[in-house]
Amino acid sequence: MSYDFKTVEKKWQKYWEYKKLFKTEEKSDKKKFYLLEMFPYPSGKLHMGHARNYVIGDTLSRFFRMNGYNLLYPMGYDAFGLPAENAAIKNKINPEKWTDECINTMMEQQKKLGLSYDWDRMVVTAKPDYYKWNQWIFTKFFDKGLAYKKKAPTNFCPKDQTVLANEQVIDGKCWRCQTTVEVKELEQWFYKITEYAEELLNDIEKLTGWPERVRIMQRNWIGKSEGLSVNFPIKDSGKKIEIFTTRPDTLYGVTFMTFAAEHPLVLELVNNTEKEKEVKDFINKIVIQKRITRLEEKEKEGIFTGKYAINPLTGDEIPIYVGNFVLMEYGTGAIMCVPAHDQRDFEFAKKYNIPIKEVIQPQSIAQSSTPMNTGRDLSQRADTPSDGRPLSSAYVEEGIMLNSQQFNGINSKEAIIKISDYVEEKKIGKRVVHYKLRDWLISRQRYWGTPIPIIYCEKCGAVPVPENELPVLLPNDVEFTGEGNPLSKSASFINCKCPKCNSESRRETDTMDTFVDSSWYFERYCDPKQDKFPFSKEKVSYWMPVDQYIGGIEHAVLHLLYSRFYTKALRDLKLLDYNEPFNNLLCQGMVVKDGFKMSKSKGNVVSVDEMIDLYGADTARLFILFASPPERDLEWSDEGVHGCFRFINKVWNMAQNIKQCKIQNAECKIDGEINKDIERLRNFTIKKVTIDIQKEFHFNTAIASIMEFYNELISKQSSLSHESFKICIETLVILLSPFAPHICEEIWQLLDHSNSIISEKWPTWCEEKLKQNEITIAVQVNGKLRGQIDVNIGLSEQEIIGFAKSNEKIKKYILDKKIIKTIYVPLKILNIVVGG
RNA sequence: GCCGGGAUGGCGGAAUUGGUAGACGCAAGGGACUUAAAAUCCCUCGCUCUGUAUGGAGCAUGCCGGUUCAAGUCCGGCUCCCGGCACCA
Repeated sequence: MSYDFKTVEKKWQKYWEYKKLFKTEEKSDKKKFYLLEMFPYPSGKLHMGHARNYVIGDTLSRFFRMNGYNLLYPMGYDAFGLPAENAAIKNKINPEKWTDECINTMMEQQKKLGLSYDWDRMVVTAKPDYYKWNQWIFTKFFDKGLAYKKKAPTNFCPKDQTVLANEQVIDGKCWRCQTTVEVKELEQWFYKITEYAEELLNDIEKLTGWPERVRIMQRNWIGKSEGLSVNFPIKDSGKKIEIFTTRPDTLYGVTFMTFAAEHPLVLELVNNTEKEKEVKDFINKIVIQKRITRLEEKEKEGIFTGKYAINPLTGDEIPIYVGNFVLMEYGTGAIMCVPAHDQRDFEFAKKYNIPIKEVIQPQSIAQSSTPMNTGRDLSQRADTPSDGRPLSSAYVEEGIMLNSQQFNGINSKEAIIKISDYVEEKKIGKRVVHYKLRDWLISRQRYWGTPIPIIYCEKCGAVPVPENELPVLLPNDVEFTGEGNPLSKSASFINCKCPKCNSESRRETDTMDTFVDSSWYFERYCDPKQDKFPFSKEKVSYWMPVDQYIGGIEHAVLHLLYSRFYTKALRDLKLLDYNEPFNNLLCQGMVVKDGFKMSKSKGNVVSVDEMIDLYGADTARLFILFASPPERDLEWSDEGVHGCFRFINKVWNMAQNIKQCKIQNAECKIDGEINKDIERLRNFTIKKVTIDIQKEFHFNTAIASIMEFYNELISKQSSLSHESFKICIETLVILLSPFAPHICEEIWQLLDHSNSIISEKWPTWCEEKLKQNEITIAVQVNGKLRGQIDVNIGLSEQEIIGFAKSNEKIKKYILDKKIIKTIYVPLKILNIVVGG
């Protein structure tokens, strides 16, 4: 009789749900464990990437449950977002209805996979009982100055018709639709994530349970650099230019300055000069160029403004340029240029024939050369170095200072400190820190998101909606035409009264970035029905931080950084009292087929539904976990799935044998040698599976060892006592149950157990039983494997060596040779080194 | 360019602190059962040479070198692939 997975899987899914076996216990003496998977956007179709994520999580959840943890394992939906709105435009369906339908089909698919969530805690971010708290938190942030509005150049996606946060621009393109973004000057809402830049950076240290690459990515994204801000006076003008440098040791080597094209001072400088037109044309050219060729490496280009600045340390006059390689967004938008010690400046100087002044020499050259050459000044040209050394590139390493007045002769590293001190002392600049991290732009000009709870009043300005008026609900009198934000055309939504002065006012029509929704959903799971606060402090204090978070690497900066920021900001609002949301993070690899990520356009998509239909959830789960370790990419193979299907069926058939075995093997003794061997293997398998799951989540090797156990069991079947056989099958089924829960429940029942296997305790192993009397030792001669000997573990080293030497296979290699030495690694290997 | 990660049979992947390379699975080949197919079961399976006493010898973990009795694992130098960042002053 073959295994009817369809009936069995449905049966147990119903049973689990009916018995509420996955319900979270609120009060428990057990140790808590919060296991979380990144919740999905409800697109309506579960793809293999989702399935992999959840199967990894679910297997862990079942493992931890059986190991006696009080588990929180929830699921929800990141339900706001563009696809729903686009569907509304296309199919003339309400986005909410569309989303709800998608959630239902997705949930059904998840249930079919046998995932053991506590569905009572489901969080749907698009529901007013959730987004109300988004708004509530926004107003708290607003009160604290963490939410603010400003006019700024934004990343605008022309296809999605909305702005994007910096983190959502990947390679100059929209993260969602891959359209090249444009720069648009707009007044928008921001969250002040930069206020937490330093803490976000420092606390990365503490995230020891995170993959190193994610920590590095976050560190780079925050991009801290410490340096010096210096004011350079402009010649014949009362003005000064502020620049930022991380290399104060090169201050004496400055031979020109360069402004970003967008720098406001540039136009002021050239106004009413003969350079005006030339410079303006240049600026226009590169502003356009910048937008088009954002990614390609451009040749350095610039133009002289006709103006000079004064190096405040040397008094030297230095020309001011406008250049295409200076960023307005970073530092001050103007830089001092030291061609001798910066490769970009070097290239620029060579191109425009600007002097190169060397102020740092490599240690080796500084030592060998005769008394310090101080003649390298503005008259020196790049291609005519004073001491004959060819200058083919900038020297950016540390070295010995020269041409730097009182700092000559010291190490440049030391000079950084001394010159910084000197600059501060002279009050021409000060030490500063810059970050690459920008504030988080949360405004979106779309309908299907959390309305930003702000009212604009002529008299009172931007006023937050008071708590008792929250939530600001999304209106229904809207049309989805695809043009502009529907909210801005909804009269019922826009028109309102000022909460302060009650005069006719206008409501903010921007909605929030959906990453706001996902920045605290994991806290809501701890207290999903709470209606006084986003969540109670008591409950989050019990469950948070998340003990194990599982998700894709694509959120390494986006979601994971925002969530960290939120946690810190909510902590400062006294809503919670921990610093980091996720203790351990597992980033699973992609699911690929024929070498590519599964996608519709590649036509290599394998449907989850179809897999379950064809082979059942247990087989699908087993394959997903068996094919590769979780952090690596998973190469989909239909044949591989079939192999797992075979294994499931083999286990099923073996379990059917149990009754027959009782009659057949009546005379087999439980303490016979074979039973002892199998008992040793049983213990070994428990140990292997337990450690593999727990330590590195290496499900693939855990499953392999279960298969080995099966193979041995089936081959010894006829000589095992009924008791041994039964104990072994029970162990095997328990060990297999986190991976393939349905069939294991069914077999468990078949073995006359009345409880669910879920409530069964995870087995333990006995070290004593792992010991063997006899062991195989590999024997090498001069490091080459020449034979194997079976020895009693009680033998001494000398006895083993003697035994090896008398072995027929070994003999011929050591015959007539002088034994130089022997190396014996206890119970493993013996190496006999011979000479001659 | 910089920063990560990786490279092991035909394939996915295993290999404690350096200690029998290739576990487990897939594919392939051979056989059994069957009218046949599917399913199932049994055997073989890194490469080369040698050979039939069903054994033997050599070579093998991207490449080149080193350390060691012993290297997939450690050290030095490369090559290629994947990911992230990218004029960040």
